[in-house]
Amino acid sequence: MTDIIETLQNRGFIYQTTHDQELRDHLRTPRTYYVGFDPTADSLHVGSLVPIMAMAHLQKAGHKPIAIVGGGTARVGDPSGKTEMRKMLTAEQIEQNQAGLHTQLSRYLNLDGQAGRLINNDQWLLGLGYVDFLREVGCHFSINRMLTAESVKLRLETGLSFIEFNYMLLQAYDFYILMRDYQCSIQMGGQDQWGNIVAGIDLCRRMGIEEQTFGITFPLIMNSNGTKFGKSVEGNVWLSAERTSPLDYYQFWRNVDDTDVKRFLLLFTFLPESEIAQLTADGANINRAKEILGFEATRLNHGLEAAQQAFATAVTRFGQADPQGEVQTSSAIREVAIQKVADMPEVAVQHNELGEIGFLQLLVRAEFAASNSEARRLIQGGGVKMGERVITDPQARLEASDLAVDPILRAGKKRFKKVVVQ
RNA sequence: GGGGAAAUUCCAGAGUGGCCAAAUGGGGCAGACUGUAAAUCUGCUGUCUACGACUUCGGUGGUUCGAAUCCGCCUUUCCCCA
Repeated sequence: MTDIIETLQNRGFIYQTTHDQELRDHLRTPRTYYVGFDPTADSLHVGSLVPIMAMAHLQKAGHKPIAIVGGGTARVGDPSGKTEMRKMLTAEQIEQNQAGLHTQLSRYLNLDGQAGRLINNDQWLLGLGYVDFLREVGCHFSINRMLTAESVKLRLETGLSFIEFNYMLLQAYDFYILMRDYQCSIQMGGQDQWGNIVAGIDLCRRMGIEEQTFGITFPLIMNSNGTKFGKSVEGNVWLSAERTSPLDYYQFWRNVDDTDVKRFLLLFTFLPESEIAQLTADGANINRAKEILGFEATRLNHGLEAAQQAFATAVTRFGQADPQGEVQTSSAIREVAIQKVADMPEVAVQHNELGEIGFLQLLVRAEFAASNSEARRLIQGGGVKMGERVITDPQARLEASDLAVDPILRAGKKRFKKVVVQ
């Protein structure tokens, strides 16, 4: 078995680990590991992709993933990495969200119950009696130590409620149960989870688990210009196609900073390290590398067909970085037949609206502007085009002649929709 | 339990009776330059049937010709003392 830690490290997944050498030895035989996901929304976003991809790598290497969807802990709310208390969710909301998360995780991981599984920590957290919990678990925690944890210290500035303060105990308890009942010996999470993970390892030992347990944290992914990762024109980039269309998803990856391409290819695709090194060796193929990043990331999340369509659509709009296919890659992007699959987002108008409907209204309908005022500003700023014609007059209406040649409505350079008459 | 302070437009944060749709910064959007990149420069950034009108400054009720600004009550948050 190859050293999977080595692979993860080379690809940029590892921020910290406990017991580095022992962990490597530990992973020479098949093990079970887990990551917790908060069901605070019905979809994950690209920020969660780091743990998901890490889990997928480990599963490929023969280990067994457990995804904990924190039904129990979501009712409490993890204070780590947040500056404010999170709003509480109702049981129904959490349940709905869990279903969504399961579908999305299943695209990257085999969670059939054998090779891997999804577990809700409701089953052991909700039945806990307060007094019993305090006696069994609470007595192993030192307030003095908890107060020194980075995640807690940060919150002492702004305030921390008791319920949030307890989050660490619950997560540690999760780890203990998973180790005890599922032989899950490794917990992974974002770097802000370090304190919680270490607390879990400690608890396992104090509760009498003989075997060593381990922790791995992932780095917080930032864009290289220091801004938050995972934002686009439309806001958060989600994994669900309803919230972020495959085309927008592709565009998000296609538009990352030059300096982020290599790092993101390593983290968010399964292309071999050597190939990624070649692709990004000099700046010459940077745009092809971005196309491949977009294509591969979209393929993983939305499937091959959606990736082909997204790529083809983008190409018909913006052109192609490597039309001759000169750049070597193992990606299936090589086989995309552009003409056939292009898939244009559309905005519909009725027959009788031609010559009637103003561009202000059309822009709002296409969701390029949230209000008439915003649409007006967009036009006044010179950002609206119908075909090749720049719209300058906010009063202008959509005429039948506009649709004859090039029926594409554009807002800025990157947003476009085809106007179709119904 | 007692005392003090604060709540402003996406965020941070000015404004303390009319000149306030509300400074400044960040973010966002658009334009120029480019490579669907970055950096830089410029404009915009409450809503509308738009050179005018309307609604915003935690909630509510007052004072006033006129309030984000003054007063009462309520809610929330923070700080100090116990």
